[in-house]
Amino acid sequence: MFVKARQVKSLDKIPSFGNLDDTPRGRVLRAAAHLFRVQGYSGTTVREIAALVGIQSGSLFHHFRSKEEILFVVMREIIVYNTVVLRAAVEGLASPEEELRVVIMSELNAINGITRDAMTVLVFEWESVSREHKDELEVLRQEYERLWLKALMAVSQDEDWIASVSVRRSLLRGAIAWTATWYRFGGGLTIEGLTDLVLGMAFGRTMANG
Amino acid sequence: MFVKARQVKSLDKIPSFGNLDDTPRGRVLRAAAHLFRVQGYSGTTVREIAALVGIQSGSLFHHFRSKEEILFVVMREIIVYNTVVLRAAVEGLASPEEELRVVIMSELNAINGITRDAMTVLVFEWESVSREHKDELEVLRQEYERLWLKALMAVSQDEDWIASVSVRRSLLRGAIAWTATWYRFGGGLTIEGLTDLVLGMAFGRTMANG
Amino acid sequence: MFVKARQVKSLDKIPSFGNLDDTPRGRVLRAAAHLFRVQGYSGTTVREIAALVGIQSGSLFHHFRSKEEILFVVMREIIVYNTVVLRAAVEGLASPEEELRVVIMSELNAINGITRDAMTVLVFEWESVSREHKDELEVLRQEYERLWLKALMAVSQDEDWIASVSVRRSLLRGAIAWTATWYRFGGGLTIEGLTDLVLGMAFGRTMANG
Amino acid sequence: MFVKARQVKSLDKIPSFGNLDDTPRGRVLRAAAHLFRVQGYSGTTVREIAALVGIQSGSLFHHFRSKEEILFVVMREIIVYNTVVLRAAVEGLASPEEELRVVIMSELNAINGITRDAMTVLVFEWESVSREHKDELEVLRQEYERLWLKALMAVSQDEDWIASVSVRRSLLRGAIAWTATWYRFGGGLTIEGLTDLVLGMAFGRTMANG
DNA sequence: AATGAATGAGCTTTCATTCAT
DNA sequence: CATGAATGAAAGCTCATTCAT
Repeated sequence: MFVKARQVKSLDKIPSFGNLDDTPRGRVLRAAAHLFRVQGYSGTTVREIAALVGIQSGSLFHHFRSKEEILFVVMREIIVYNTVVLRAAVEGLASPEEELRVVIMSELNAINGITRDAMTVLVFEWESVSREHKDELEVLRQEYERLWLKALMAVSQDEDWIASVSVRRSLLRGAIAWTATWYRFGGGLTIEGLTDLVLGMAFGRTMANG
Repeated sequence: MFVKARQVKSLDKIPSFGNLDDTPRGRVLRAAAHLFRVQGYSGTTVREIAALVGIQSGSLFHHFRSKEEILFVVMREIIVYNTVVLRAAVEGLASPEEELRVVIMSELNAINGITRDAMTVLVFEWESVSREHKDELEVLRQEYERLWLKALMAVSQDEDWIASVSVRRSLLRGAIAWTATWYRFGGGLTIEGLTDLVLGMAFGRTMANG
Repeated sequence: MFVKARQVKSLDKIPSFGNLDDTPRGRVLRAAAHLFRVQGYSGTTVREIAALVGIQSGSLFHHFRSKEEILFVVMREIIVYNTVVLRAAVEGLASPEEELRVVIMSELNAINGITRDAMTVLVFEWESVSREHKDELEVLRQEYERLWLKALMAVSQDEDWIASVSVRRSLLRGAIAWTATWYRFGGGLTIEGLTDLVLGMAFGRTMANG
Repeated sequence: MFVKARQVKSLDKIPSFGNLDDTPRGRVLRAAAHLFRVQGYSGTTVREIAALVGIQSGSLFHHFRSKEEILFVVMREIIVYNTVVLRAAVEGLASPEEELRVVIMSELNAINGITRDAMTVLVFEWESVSREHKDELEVLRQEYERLWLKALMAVSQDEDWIASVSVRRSLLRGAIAWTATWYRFGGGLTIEGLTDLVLGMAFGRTMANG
């Protein structure tokens, strides 16, 4: 993240996400998501986004009110998309443990798979979004988070677990989000293997102080 | 992080870190670390740093060659400081498990305690530092990471553990680093309690596939 | 040269040169050439150039990457222009001496006539241009210099002359370039009269040592 | 000229000029003259001058009121020095032609010999000096110029010559000054050889227009 | 919708000069 | 005399945004 791109990429090689069609608007969102991930939001200029799309920077403003709005829409699309995907994935699963596994794997896929650009931006550029837009996004995120908490609650057996569920979620979010900075496909560790490790962590025994 | 400060803070309320004395240079580093954490590196102007120190922006450049050098020095100081602190903390500990607990707690304290500003900057602004400076910092980080890996290896019993040690470290780094975004003192969860949870995660049972 | 302009001139009074049309780009080049001659390159600010053109300083950078590039383009245009003009002027002349006269008069006109601004900048700000741009300009200058050397060679009769041709060219270049600092139209001395004197110098008798 | 020095030179290798003793003041003048020649007046910072002398930039202002005053004093010293040298050189010479030869050689030596730094600055940075200081220097220059005009007049035989003397002086000044940009010792052309060529130019036959 | 020239505020950095020590 | 930290104005340049065409 946050580093000037070495070479000009073609938009064709940047994966889509959400329900982005091949309109100028969709192309802008894809290009922006990619550059925001690689260079950071404030390290990316609207000219760079436009160049990657193949239009002039002035033309961006026919589709979006401001640079910040582009960031907002990228985030909104990815939240909505991920929520839909997650909801479908957890439907009709046999066991609570299976459900938690699926929730973890979904998030790992979201941040390392084809939605990588937008998802990384959502997680790492959260503070670059305006107060008003953040409020709007929060509402959407809650829906997604409810699916997580439901899964974590379902595997619970004792009170200690319940008391620590939201902290565990926060710790897992960090562990998963951070994979964006180091995980690479094809390096011997599969997403399934990673999922196993994170699932193990979720159940990590509570260490009594002595 | 990354949001424009609502009010100008006083430098007196910003904790020091490392071996920063009360020289102009030290004051600049403290102010910069704080603003870089709150607003991000590229979201912070040199004028804001200077204003917080109480000098003119031009005067910054008597102490540092560039804005990026300020970032670099903040990072270097905090790595060196944390390494010294961690090395001292793990010395002469009874058990391997105790050592791992101390390593985890040290990192949690580093990112949530008085070194919070600089440590958060180190972790979240890594990609804002220049290639050359990154190389120099990398060398220093390795020393710190060796202490982590040593602790993780020491609690090992089987081959599976050894094989997964570096991935576990990466996952734990994410979980711990991410606490910067949500953990607050005085909210019922102490650093000790947090340490227990993370230590539990470190030992998370490996989930067999089915 | 090199002195702060007392009053803001109108761009209308600054002569054009080369194939500069009345585009923003052409206007910037004319204004820059004028100010660079009068105040020197490093004594001229981009804000002054913009003010003379009647635009904001930021707008300059839509047309040129940097202040130095403006200098480079001014120089490139004037070299190309002068080479074309000189080549046309020497074509089909009766005698070698006539050719040399024309070459001298062309250079005197270049530095004192309507191309005065750009030509003076070319000669007196040569060291302000970057290494890379200098190399590029050098190639263009060689073409122009070949026309000079050809003319000097053509009037030659003995070996001594041939041996001293390049030094003579250098001395003449200085004599002619320096007229920029003292020659003024309408002061009794015409360009033709000046040409005669310089032509005489070109043929200056070689003084035997005693 | 006007180019950033590639390497830091030692002040010991920079020749002195005029009656500069080895005081801080004298060292500053020598260092400034050198840097002004190589990088231009406005391309040289007071810090660079101070660094070459081996003092802090603030200390310069104990010796000179301003950067511009340093330039002024360099120029004043070299004018005075050259005038003294020239007056001594032309004293008691046998023939008018010999006198002109000596005048030319003196100026060639001034601009290419040990006084090169200061002399080049005098000639090429004339417009960087303030109005007031320029007036003061003009008075001193007139004395020097009188020696030139006297020598040129002395070789005169007809009216045409007398009428063109001041223009010839201007042309010769340019030819001689410009040698600073191309002449190098040890390249086959001696100062004596150069003097002969310039002397020949001084006598250049007047070319009648056909 | 798209262009591309222009804006204008703000950016990092430079630099001659000052002054308490 | 010398220091070196500080000034403060101004430098070159960037960039999100506007708008006539």
